[in-house]
Amino acid sequence: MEKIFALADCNNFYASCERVFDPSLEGKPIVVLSNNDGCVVARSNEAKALGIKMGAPAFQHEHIFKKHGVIVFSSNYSLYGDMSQRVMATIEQFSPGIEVYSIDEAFLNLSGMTPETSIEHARQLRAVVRRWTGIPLSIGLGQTKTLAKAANKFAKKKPEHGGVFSLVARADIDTLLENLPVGDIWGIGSRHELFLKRHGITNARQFRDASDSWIKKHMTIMGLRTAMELRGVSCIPIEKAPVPKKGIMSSRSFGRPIESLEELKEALATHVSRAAEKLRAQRSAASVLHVFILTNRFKNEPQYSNSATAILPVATAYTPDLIAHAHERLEAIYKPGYRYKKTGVFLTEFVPENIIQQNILAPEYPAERNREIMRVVDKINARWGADSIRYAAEGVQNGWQMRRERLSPHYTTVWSEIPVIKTAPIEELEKEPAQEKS
DNA sequence: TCTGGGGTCCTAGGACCC
DNA sequence: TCTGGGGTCCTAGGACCC
Repeated sequence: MEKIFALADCNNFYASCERVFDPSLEGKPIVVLSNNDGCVVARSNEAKALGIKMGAPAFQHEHIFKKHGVIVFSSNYSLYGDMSQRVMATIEQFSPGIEVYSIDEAFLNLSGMTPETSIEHARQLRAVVRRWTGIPLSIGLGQTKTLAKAANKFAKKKPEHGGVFSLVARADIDTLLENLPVGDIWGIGSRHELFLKRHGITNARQFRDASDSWIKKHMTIMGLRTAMELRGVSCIPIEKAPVPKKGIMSSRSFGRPIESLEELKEALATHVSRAAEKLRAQRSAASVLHVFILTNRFKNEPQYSNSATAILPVATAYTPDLIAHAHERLEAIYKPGYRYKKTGVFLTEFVPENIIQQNILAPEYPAERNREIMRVVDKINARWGADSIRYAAEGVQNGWQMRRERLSPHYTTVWSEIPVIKTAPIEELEKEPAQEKS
């Protein structure tokens, strides 16, 4: 049976989410910024056309934003996360067994379809996602995941194909791959791109046709796998069930520099709490915890960064214990007199929550009781919203919170911010049709 | 004033064991 | 003169992805 993979990718996802709920943004340049309003992480096509680059620091581009009337948003992750779920649920309904690869991408398994029916399926899927969620998709098809990724690039580059492009069973595959820059191949990053160009390999066809031993020697078996996939040999399967994580990180830059140990402890406790919640969601307990702090490397001022590791006596997902260990480690590395930019925690060395090895040095550890408490806390927060209850160690003032000065409403996740459909007598509506949102 | 926040996998080399 | 060899585990660093 012929394998066919599809990659469905939301166009300019964050920018598109903002547009769904404010159609007046249609046709205008939009950018969405990273946490702390730092870098540009999403751009509408109009913003791309202005030459605004992915990852560009926002403060360096204020003049371009102003000059061209670019509409700027802080990232609204609860909105994007919710919209992502709607898109993925819609795709899953028509193509069961998808792999949700990122917040805005999914791999589909269309094996068994003919090249023609798979294209038709993709077209219909694209239309229904647009109709049900308002989000535009591009879909690429190929005999491997890497080829589906490449096809997706063509779907975006060649709008005349209506957002769907297939590399399956094509006579002109060589020419197409010649037109794909080597750095655009999934799995070839900037370092290998430079290396390959130095050796005269500039496009996907040349890379596909390079010798196995040469690729393996310089790019390990990962590079060879990518080349095989370009040749149509599927090496990377669809992962239907999410693979449990081996490490969980939570960290964030502060909205302003932080000097006091007290505030660092609050911020760190908040990260521990978030990480522990994710840990429990995948039914794991952690046996190792890393803590780190650092100053702002972009500033011309005294720099300090350090990290410390706690080996936990008993693997746990109990937030108060994890906070205590994290605080103890933080106190060991904290030095006064520095302006800190960021702190965070990394949990690792997981075991399943229900087979935790007891430690003879900590025989009284009330594992079952602690798990019960966490279950209740997680349930309350799931029912009544994140942070409905939290630990006092996380602080109340939170002066270190990130900046989000250009946040759009939580259109889909907060009752008071749901868009309102305005009604009025028909004569009034006819008087000023253009201004009102509906 | 202002530069994100997560993750994965592979390899080389050293420590250590018998 | 002759100075083993195979295996495992760990860590640091580098590459990649979104």
